[in-house]
Amino acid sequence: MSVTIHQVAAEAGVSPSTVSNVLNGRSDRMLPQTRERVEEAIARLGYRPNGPARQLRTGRSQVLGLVVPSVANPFWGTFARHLEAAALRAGHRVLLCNSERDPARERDYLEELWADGIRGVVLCSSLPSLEHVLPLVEQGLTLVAFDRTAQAGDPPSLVNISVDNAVGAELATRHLLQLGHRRLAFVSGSLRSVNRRARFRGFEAALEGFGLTAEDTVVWSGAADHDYGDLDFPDLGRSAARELLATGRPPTAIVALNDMCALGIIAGARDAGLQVGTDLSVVGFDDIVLADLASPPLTTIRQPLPAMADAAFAHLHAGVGGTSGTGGARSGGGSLLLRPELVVRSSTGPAPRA
Amino acid sequence: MSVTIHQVAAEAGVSPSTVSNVLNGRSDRMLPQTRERVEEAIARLGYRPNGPARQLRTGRSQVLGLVVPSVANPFWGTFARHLEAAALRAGHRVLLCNSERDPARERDYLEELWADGIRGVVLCSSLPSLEHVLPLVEQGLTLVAFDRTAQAGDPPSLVNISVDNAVGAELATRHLLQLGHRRLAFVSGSLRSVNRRARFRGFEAALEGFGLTAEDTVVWSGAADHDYGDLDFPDLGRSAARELLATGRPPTAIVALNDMCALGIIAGARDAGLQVGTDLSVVGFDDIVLADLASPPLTTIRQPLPAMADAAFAHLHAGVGGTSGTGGARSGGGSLLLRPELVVRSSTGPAPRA
DNA sequence: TTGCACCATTGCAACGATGCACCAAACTAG
DNA sequence: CTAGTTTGGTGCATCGTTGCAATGGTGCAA
Repeated sequence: MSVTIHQVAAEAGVSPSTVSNVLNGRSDRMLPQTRERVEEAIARLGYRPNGPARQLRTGRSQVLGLVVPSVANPFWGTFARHLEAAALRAGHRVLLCNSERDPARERDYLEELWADGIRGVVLCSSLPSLEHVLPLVEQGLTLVAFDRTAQAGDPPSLVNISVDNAVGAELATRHLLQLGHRRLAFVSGSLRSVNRRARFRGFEAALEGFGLTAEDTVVWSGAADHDYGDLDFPDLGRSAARELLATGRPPTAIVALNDMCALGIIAGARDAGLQVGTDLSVVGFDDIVLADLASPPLTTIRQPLPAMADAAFAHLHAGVGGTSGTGGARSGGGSLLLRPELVVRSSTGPAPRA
Repeated sequence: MSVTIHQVAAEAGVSPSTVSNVLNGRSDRMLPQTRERVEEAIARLGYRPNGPARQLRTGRSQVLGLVVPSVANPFWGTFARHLEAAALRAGHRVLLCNSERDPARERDYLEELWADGIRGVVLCSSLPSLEHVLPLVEQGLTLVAFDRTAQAGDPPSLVNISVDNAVGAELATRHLLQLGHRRLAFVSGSLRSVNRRARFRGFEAALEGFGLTAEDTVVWSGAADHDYGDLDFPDLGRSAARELLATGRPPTAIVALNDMCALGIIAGARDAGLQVGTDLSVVGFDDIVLADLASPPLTTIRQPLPAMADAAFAHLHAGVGGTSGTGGARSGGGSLLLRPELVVRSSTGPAPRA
């Protein structure tokens, strides 16, 4: 159906081997004119080497995997685009997988990717344990965990890339404290994931710095068992706002798990007739595209996504290119923790006088 | 490195052919006990067939391509997730490509996908002409164009899937007219893409139905030459709002190209001190996740994305499975136009009395 | 003149799975 | 009892590319 290397060889009057040599940059081993003839033939026939055949032979793949909770969440969509851009610069493509935060789907996807010859995957999972994908890493899969920090049980070769969640949450919380707020709430879904826990620690650290105790704060983490999916963050925020604002002693400021959740909180506050930015302050996390389009524009913690995507790709590239021993004992395991940045907009303001 | 079919065969005491037969559902050609032995061996060794080898031999691929302008736009992210879900149900995966609305990138990506053995692609491009990808379609690529309607020069096998943009825009506009608005604006970037044009026609049709002329309307389509990318829609809306509201006779209602643009308009109106929903009405298009989180929640036209994604996958599946003649003369070319739906929220209200 | 090194180029055996054509054994019919 | 058929399973060429080992031709030193 398509043009093969044999047809190119015939057209150029050389052997397939020579064409292969041209294709793989071994053109110093032949006469310049030969190389030219081959290149002309390639152009004339519009030949492109067959990917699967190449991959079968070499074991290398130009495709890398990306497993995210859900691209419908703009945060992950944006990350996906940055990662794709980094991959494209090196001539790679990205295979997209939505895990819906389900460990079984994460594992299934990684296994399929492995069987498809994909040797490098960015896994966006904030689960504390990665044991469900360990067998593949041991077989030689290069794995970069995104939005997650290193844990004791991690395989030695694992690279973690994340923003410093504790620092981010601390920045957010201190911003509120400096504005005079003394009754704060932290809104999150369940605290199972490592980065939610880290953000909570940052929240607590900031409070301690101001001499506040648990008495002055309230933590809202949703219905105990119900687990919120990635598209339910806004609902979560809305419910949280409804419940928190109906209590006898409502908080004057809220630190939200992320921007989607913060937008939900703003909507919930609006439902309750409160003016966000004056009656109630809200800080988000991520700085998604829509954060500064919200009403009021959202004060939030920015994740340096382009730099994070570049780093993720670079590690993948290095890992896949490196020695691929059966033990997966490549060097370079560890964590890369980037510094987040506070972006002040209008959803936060001085604490109202009681 | 990985387990091969030969090892499974050895483990089960049969030939590779028999294992292949089991793998491909030809198990009626063997004793039940043989089949059982093979399946046990597969499970014991954790064998998964090598994708590239399989694909090289059969020409079939389990991967399909998706080319979108940018997954950072939540509309495309959501569509990507729905398409992936449909593909997953049939055991397929999705390779993601961001074209940034650049025809050259569209073509390059399609060529790479084709070389990778991918025979079915959903192309989300609203360019009037698809000539830059025609050669591949002629070679046998099954192409589904999304968010675009049929054009005269289209290849016969091309399937177009889109919402009825004209009807959608007409619904939006009539909603405003029925609320008493008589001075309307249509905000779009350049009108090059077919669906923007269709939306504009729907806008005009509704106006005519109410006996209004071009005198009463104003069209804003950005700086003539500057072309806005997918992430610039909010900026576009904001600029439009700023300019439109500063004129001597500002519109009381605006039909926006899409939700991202509408959110920008809302932000722009807020900058100008206007209350959206009372002073100014705004209608969006798409119904992205964040539409009902906006302040005020956005009245918009909903695209039935899950149904559209299912249809896109179904056509791809049928096309790739069908006869793959060199002429690309498969049956089933044409358009599928789904009906959009008006979702009324709070960004629209009765026209203010002048 | 022979031997050797060097050069551009080519032959060939893989990579792992597939599926057609074939085969041996067991059964059936006449 | 033999010819024909069915059953259960295998051998082998093949998909397109790669890269090592091998080819034969040329130039140079001995």
